Amino acid sequence: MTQPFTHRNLPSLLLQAREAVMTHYRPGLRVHGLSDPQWRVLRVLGEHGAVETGRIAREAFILGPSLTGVLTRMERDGLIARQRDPQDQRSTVVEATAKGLKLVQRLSHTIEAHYDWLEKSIGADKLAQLYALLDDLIELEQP
Amino acid sequence: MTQPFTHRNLPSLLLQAREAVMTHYRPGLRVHGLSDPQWRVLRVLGEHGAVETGRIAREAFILGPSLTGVLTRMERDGLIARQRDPQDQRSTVVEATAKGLKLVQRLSHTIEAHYDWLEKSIGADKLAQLYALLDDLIELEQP
DNA sequence: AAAATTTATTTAACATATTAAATAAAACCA
DNA sequence: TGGTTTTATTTAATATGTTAAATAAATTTT
Repeated sequence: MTQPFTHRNLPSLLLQAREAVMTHYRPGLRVHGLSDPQWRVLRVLGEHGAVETGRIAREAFILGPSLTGVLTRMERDGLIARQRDPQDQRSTVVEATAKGLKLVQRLSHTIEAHYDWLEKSIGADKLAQLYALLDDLIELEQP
Repeated sequence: MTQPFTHRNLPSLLLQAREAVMTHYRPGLRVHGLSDPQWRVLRVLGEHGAVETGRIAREAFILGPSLTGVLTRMERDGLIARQRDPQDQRSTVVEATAKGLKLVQRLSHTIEAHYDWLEKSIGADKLAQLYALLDDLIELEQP
């Protein structure tokens, strides 16, 4: 068997493309001791303030069991604080600490600058095109 | 801080798009007890025959230390065989077993069918466009 | 209201990812 | 040739991903 596949490998292409993008701003995260998922969590908290873990999981694309550990380490590192929701004792509400918020703000600038660079590199038109195509892919009905 | 980010979240979009695609053929892998990285390894072996682990790592996008465990489990499950390269005792050569090869062949058909479905869903033109844009992104000079 | 069901999160067990350090064989070199 | 450097892979330590099962609080049902 020499060439059993006739198409491009789309999942691998998406993986590589993501790595190419992350390669640019991952060092910025690491300087502050942040992992990828930790940054996604902080980003959600920066956008919405206090958020239940369920919503964090959805918006940061982290599964519940994985999120448990991520939040534990972020709490250990003083980036977030957790407390039970008094209205619904099942749910845990997470909030960024002052230290966490400061990090989001600082990194936001870095990331915005990264997008400016990206737009200049491949062109704003192509980037918009790419967004649209990715949206199409994401919207595919999942049978 | 309410909306510190003015752009779409490209890494997340790429992650979601990949998940959307994988959602369709991941069940096909799981039926045969294969994980994502195990499938990527088998795919490489299906394309090239006997391959050194270094090349597998590059082509399957798996880091060395991670690959060690993946191969150990695949060997345990009778999908591959490993042996030292007589020419260069540092290097390990991996080959799919008969069982592994049979799996690649069967799954190849499934995957090809998946691409047919994908082309019909979002259109061959859009898919080609997407490939081109992803290639652009991947080719970005990494400073 | 008590029992059954649903919802939110965590625990457990295993697989993979990541970085640094270790190991060992091959290539280089003074 | 003997010592140094490079190359290929593995080990170690920690973090994250994944699926199933457990826990516990809220909701629904009878």
